[in-house]
Amino acid sequence: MTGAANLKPTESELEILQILWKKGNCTVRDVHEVLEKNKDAGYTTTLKLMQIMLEKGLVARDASAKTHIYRALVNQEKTQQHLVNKMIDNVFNGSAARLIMQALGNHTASKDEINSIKKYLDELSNQ
Amino acid sequence: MTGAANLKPTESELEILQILWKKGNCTVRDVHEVLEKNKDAGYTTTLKLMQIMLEKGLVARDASAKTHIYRALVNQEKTQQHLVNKMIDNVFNGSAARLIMQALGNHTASKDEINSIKKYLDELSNQ
DNA sequence: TTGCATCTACGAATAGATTCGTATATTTGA
DNA sequence: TCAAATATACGAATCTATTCGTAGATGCAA
Repeated sequence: MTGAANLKPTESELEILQILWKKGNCTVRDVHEVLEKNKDAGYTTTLKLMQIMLEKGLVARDASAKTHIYRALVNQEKTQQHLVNKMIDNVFNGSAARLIMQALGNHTASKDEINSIKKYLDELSNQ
Repeated sequence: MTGAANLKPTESELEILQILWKKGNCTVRDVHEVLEKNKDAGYTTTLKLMQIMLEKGLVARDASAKTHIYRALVNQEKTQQHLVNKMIDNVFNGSAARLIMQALGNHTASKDEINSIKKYLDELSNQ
């Protein structure tokens, strides 16, 4: 039971996980200051969210000092993996190829990006 | 206001849209029978969901007969586009390439799929 | 025609996510 | 030392999604 559920964070939780994945250890205030740039919510909202994430096992914290230090407990790539899979099934009827086309058509990829994807495809073909 | 919101259906709504996109015009029962295969919910649950989707403008219906006929109002590709974009931003920090790698690494793509993706990439490169 | 099957409408319960106010504790600087 | 700033804890309001029960209308078959 401790696993599958943790890979399906809510949107708000994902925003917080992004920050923790990127910056590593953070206080609530650290996280809140980043969030504030894009949305406006109160400090206690961020705090509450992170407390809930603690209960769910999405994060851990060091509570030895007054100001607690949080870190992500769930793996970034596994979480991404899980979410992409879900999207392929729910949105693209199981076709990874169709998802990829959409992703490419939309987010105009740079030549470097395209080349690195090609390289990756070649590796897949040669296996 | 009539647009962006409609591209962000909930999970249940997406399941129903998938069916409507695939089959075209459907009664509630048509949709319900497909849904029943994978989940178990009552008929009136499906009905209610589709009524809500009507209010939101996700679907339209012909109510001239006793049994109403529904069809999708939102465009499949635009919806997919929107959801992929959101995932690239929220989950992959804006990198389409990283999403694609995950999609490929995971859902073992067939050789045909890989080839069609390569072809697509070549077309992108030559523009 | 009459009763059964099927349909829609709609209110309401439930569950989860999100938000915030308030109480309380701790630190720190004047 | 003491007041202001800053933290956490926690209950509760709100909002949205999902589910279902029940009532009432309609069509159809015997």
